[in-house]
Amino acid sequence: MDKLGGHVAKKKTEKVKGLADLPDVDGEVVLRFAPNPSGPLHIGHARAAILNQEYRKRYGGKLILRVEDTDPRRVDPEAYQMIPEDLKWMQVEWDEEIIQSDRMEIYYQHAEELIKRGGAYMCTCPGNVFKELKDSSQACPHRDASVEENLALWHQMPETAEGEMVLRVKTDIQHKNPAIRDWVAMRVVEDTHPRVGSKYRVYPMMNFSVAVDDHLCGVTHVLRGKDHLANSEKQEYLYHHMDWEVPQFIHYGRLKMEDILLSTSKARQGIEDGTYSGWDDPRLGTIRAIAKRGIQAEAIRKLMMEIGVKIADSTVSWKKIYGLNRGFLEDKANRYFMVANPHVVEIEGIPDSLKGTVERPLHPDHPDRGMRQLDFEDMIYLDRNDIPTNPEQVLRVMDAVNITFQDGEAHYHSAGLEEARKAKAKIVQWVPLKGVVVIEVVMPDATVVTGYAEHSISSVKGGDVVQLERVGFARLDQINGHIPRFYYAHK
RNA sequence: GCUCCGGUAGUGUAGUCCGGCCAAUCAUGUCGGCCUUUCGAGCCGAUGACUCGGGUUCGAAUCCCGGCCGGAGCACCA
Repeated sequence: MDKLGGHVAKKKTEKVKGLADLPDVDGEVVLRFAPNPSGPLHIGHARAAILNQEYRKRYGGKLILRVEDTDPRRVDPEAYQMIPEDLKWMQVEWDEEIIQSDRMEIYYQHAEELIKRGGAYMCTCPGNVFKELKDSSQACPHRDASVEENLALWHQMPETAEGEMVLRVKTDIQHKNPAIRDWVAMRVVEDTHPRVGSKYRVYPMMNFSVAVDDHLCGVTHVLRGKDHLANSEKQEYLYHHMDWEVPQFIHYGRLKMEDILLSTSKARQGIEDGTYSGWDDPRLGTIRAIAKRGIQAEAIRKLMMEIGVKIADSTVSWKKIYGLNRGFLEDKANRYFMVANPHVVEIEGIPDSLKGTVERPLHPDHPDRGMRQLDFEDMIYLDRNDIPTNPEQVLRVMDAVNITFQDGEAHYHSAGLEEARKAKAKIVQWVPLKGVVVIEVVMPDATVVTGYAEHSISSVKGGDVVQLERVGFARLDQINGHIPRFYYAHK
């Protein structure tokens, strides 16, 4: 320890390296991840989900998964399954799960309580009329209605048509930000809800249900995007009306991804019109698309930890993700030979002693994983792009022989690695004719490359990521008939 | 237009609250070298930033004012 002692430098607040601490932690923290079930999760959701879980891990407490389906028009019934699947892939665990459409009675009770407290009023102004009043800081005539009048209208509301009346939370009609003034808490939606059918007509607005649930669930810290900045402020009025303690709101900036589609609605449209093959099309930014491409959950987690929670926007590049991912894949992925542009080559003059079985390790750093065998004979497949045009240029066929090309004819040059080194030979992978396996590799732009791979690639299991030597990392997705289909990750 | 917020190397971050230890951290990218029977990994090195202008101060990335640039919100969506 510090033998010199006496060094009592006054330190600023001790900081943990990496993710910043949560403000005002008093014992256990309660967090929630609250997606709208309009589709599967995408990389933007990953940030909220992972950060919430990391904080839960750091402080103890719990993480609640809350499905926010209070707009019947924005619910994709399949999302109720897709969301948990995506979370599981990310290794995000939650302690409780609630679905807002199960809690309609709770929202009704609190709405009524809010009316009784004089914190909200029933408003029958047409939307545009109210907007005009609001924009000029004028209260609408309904704002001063008595609790009894409001209650009467509230009870009548379920029988009214969409748009006839709403419940508004009183904020400050003079608030300098017009967006904050007297926001809507409840409205009528006539559409059938994919989950609860036509049982209800009156639905809470997000700001209302979120605040009620956050309070009821004892949420202490709310992590949300900065697009919710005004919503946080709106919700604070509700907390005050109800005499509830306001949780800590933490806002993070926008996450931009280079050349990838993050919008769920645009992705859905593209799927419907056939532009994309599905939610896991490699061009999409969904979790399932990323997973399919062999990006590891750990890489996404590390990325989100690095980005953290600051409110400034950040741009994530694929290079960044690939760099992180390579770190996890390097150790995991076994090596195989594949040529993308197969070209049969007959090598003249190979001494018989050099023909036969060639062995290469499945992983150069893990000899314990065993060896793959390749039959080396006169004829092999090389990638067309590797074949030199210059007759002086020596090519080393990995772990086999050195060759040269003259007028498209391959000739034996020498055997050893030393000669190859001396000749500054390019060392390339190859595939034996015997037992060749045709594979498909789906590229990030969704184009499909058909290539030939060595026969031992057929022992790779679905879901495993391999490294196609000199080509890059790829994940075996499934075996389509007899053709294994891989998804290319990156170099 | 109105309201609010932000701006540290190519990118992502630390530092900003509580000014000096910051000629500014780490990662990734890029470039170069070594090594390696992969264009992967590893090792070594290089590169490169406090948005601008004023002010306060002995001293400013850090505090104040203004400009510029960027973003979010302005719904009976979440």
